[in-house]
Amino acid sequence: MDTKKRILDEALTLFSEKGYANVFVAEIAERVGIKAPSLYKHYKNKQAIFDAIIEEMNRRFLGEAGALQINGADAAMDADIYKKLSEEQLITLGNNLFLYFLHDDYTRRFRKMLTLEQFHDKKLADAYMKQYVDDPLSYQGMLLGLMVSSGVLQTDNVEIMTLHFYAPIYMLLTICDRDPDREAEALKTLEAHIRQFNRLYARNEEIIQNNKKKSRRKIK
Amino acid sequence: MDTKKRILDEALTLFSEKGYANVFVAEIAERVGIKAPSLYKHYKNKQAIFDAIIEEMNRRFLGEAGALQINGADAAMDADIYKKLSEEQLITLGNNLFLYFLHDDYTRRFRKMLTLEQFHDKKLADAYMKQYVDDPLSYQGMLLGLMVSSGVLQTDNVEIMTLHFYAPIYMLLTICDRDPDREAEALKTLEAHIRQFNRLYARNEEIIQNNKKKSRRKIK
DNA sequence: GTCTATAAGAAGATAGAC
DNA sequence: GTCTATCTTCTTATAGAC
Repeated sequence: MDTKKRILDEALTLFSEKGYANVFVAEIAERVGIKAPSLYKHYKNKQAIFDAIIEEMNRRFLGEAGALQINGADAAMDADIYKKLSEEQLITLGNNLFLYFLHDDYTRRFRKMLTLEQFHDKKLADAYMKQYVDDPLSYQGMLLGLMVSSGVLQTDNVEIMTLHFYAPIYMLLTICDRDPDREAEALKTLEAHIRQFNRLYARNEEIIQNNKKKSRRKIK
Repeated sequence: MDTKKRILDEALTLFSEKGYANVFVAEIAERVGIKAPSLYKHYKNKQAIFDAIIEEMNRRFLGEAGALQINGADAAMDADIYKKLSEEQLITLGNNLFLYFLHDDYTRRFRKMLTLEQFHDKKLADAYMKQYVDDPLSYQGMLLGLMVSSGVLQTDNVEIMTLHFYAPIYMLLTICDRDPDREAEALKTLEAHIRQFNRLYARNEEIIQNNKKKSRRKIK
């Protein structure tokens, strides 16, 4: 990796751990293996490093087209999977989702940096919300909506159902960001959450049986 | 209010808005209406101000004996209320709870400060988690458990039920902390959430019907 | 306890050699 | 592009008068 990129990488790591104000230019330089003045040949100043990180984030996040996706890119495929999801599959997907968000190096460092810098700059707060609240809710809502249409789940308010699915995941994520030691506990909770979620929203047996008899009829 | 207390108050406000490192001693002093050097007659240094804030927090939080309480102090009374809660009452309580956390000046500033400084000091991350995750879950779990015992709600996993109740509230709180303009939207979502929560966990059809009838009477 | 003046030091940024 | 040396600015903190 070239120096310019390595600076961004090390800076992101440091910013996510200590916050912008607590990271010194000399510190970033040291990690890259150069002296502070050399760094100014690559970026105009400290703020420019931060701005470049944000710019890269916007590029990546746009590329990902909404976070918390199942397959990362192929929404149509996700939709097909979701339409006929068993409980075990739902759990597996929830797990992968959670673990991706938690462990993916880039995502994790970003989330932590945005958490620390969110009140400095409204744009960062907005980016955080889009990435970790609104986009996930919107995407997951679309997928869960499909499960409702196809009759796997039942509700008259998909939006709230999605909140019930995602809010616990979000909360577990913020727990593990603060204390990585609680990951095992969080994974157990996550599984129990999804099982219970599935039980609460699954169409009950009677209706499913009925539905089989009147198989032509589609219930919204 | 005496100068010593006013320093803490203004410092907390500034720390919660900009983070410790971005607040200058002169800034705190100015808000108090004195010059920076005078401030050192009250506190040894900047860190001592921060420490005093944390100390006060621990005192207050201990005094409150677990956050997200209904009446703030009287758990027994809360328990009695919960045992026979109608849907409308559950909503009112959820609202009060949410609004208290969001608007109480002290609580709000603390939460924001802890959010900004959490990775700076493990103790602060722990304080945040205790106050906004573990204590609320534990306290709400106790109360919802009573509702299960008394037959208002039904579940075989109170812990997850509590997560389903509280995680959306927590998420809405983090949304409004970042963007106060979304409060109205959050309140609507909160109500819909609690209604759906109640429907999902209410004991059975008969009780749901009963609750719906009671709901129409709009009991505060 | 508050002030003015100022010391002490940290951190960002530049100059200029190589 | 990287270095050493240095400048500049900002911020904490102290000294000492009132």
